[in-house]
Order: sequence, then C-alpha cells, then structure tokens
Amino acid sequence: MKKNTLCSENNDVSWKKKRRIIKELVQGQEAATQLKLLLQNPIGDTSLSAEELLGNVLTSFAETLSLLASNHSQEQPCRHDPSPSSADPSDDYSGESHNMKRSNLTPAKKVGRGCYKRRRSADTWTIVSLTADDNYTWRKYGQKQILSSIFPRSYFRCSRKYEEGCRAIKQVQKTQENPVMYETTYTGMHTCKSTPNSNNNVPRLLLNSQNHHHDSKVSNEKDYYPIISPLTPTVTQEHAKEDSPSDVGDHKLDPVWSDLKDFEPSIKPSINLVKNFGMDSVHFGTHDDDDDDEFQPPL
DNA sequence: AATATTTGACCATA
DNA sequence: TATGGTCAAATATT
Repeated sequence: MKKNTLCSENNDVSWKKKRRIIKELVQGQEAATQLKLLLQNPIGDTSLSAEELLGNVLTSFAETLSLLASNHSQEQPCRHDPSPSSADPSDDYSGESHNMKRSNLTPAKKVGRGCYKRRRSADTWTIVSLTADDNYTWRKYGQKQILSSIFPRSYFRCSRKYEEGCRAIKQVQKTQENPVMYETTYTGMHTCKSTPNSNNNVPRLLLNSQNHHHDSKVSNEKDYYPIISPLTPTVTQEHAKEDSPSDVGDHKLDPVWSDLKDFEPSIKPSINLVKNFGMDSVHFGTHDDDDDDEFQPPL
C-alpha cells in the first residue's frame, strides 16, 4: 500500500507528520549527543561548535513544537501526481522547508528527492563473513551497482532509526573473490535497545575500521565488539529480520560473537586493530578524515 | 492496512 | 564529471 493513503486527513497526527516530528527529535538528540561528546572531550574533532550544536538542539525543539501545534490538515497535501522530481519533500529532511528555517548554522534543506547530507564515514568497520546477518533488525533503503564489484551493494539502516533514533547503518555486498562471503561495512553504533541474540553466530573477518572519536586502549577483545548498543544494556532481543537483498543473502552466525557482548561505548576500537576468529576476521582502524562528523544532516 | 523492499532519481563528494 | 549514498514513489509482502 502506498503512503499516499495517508492523505486521508484528520487522524490525530498523520504518518508523515509523525515522521517529521520523529526526525526532528532525532536530530535534536543527535545534536545533544554530539554536544555531550564535545563537552566530554573538548579536543575532539566535532565539526560544529558547542554553540552550533546547542542551536541545533533548540531548533529541533522549536520545530517539533511547531509541528505539534500546527494544523494537520495542511500538512498532507494529497499527491495524486507522483512525478519523481516533484516529489513531496514534506517528508524527511526536506520537511522543514515550509515555514521554518533552521538557523544558518545548519543550512536549510533543499527540497526534493535525494536531498540529504551524506554522512561522514567515521566509526566504520568492515566484516567479512559467510553471512550478512548479525541479528539486528535492519531496513534496506537502497541497492546500487558499484564499479569496484560485479555484485551490487545493499544499504541498510537500523530499523529502529525512527523509533529510537538509532543511527547505525551498514552496507553489504558479496565479495568478488569469494561470492559466498559477504563484506559488511558498519557505520555508527547502535543506540537502540535492539541487541543481537546471544546465540548469534559470528561474522569473523574484521577487515577494516575507522574511528574518530576514541582511541582508547582496550583491555580485551570483548571491547571490540562493534555492533552492540553503547547506550543501552541488553534488554530485549529484537530478532533481526534477515537482511538478504537480492544478492546479499544471510546465514546464521556462530556463537563466538556472544562473548563480545559487553562492548563499552567509551572504549572504542583503536586504530588498526585486527582480531582473528578462525577463518574470518575483523579489522578496526582509524579513518582520518578531518571533519568527520558522523552525524547526519543537521538539516 | 501496515510494513518492508525495489528501484530510479537526485545529490554530495572526490 | 563520475561514482556512490540516500530518498521516496511504486510495489511487494505480511
């Protein structure tokens, strides 16, 4: 069914509006998180100043309140002509463009499809495994044929992105050398309650990782587990739906991963750490991209 | 009907 | 400008 169905107005808060509100809140949360990090580590490499971040937080509140206060019926122009480039931007990032402008600290979004700000590749790590499954719930948002491989790359975001503001994403593609294996590149930590199953199987080849904000020492390998939510203890297990795109299948992982559960957010993998677990392995590293900000558009 | 995926358009970045 | 990352309408699945 199409989203347009929601054109039927006067449900308390329309679906699109909810998404906008959530998005606003997520942005505010992200700004606040970044501000927190900045305050904890003033020499960190955040791209925005504390003032700017604070501004974003406040803007987020303002936007949210405005959305909640506004009249819904105006929010849902029915679209019966879905021409691609006239795509209604009220959704997502572009949503704010109607009457509210973000401060110039965070330039207003452009309108239209594909309008977004590409996130910087901080905090990424790559795993090669027989499976693309990690027992998190992911939502596929794209697939693309890329030049470097004959296999398409699939893009996933955490399915709890809008519920909990979890910003974890991953890219999965078959490896050319061995199409049975999947190379999964994770970006961002899970901040949602969703945690992998303890009887998880394990992706094992950690190929590469990049991390900006922390390079503290790590005491044991548990600390390297990159997938676990840093902010929430294991609560429920949202069993990951499989994420097998057309070319990205998934299999079960082994239990090795389960002892890595106690990952501490503050102890992030340091540079170029390589762990081997049997036939596969994983590799963390540091990506030195100056103004990495792993945050999504301030919008 | 709600939720997830597919797919081409659009945009940011190198 | 080419490439790849993201969006979102259309479509499929639950």
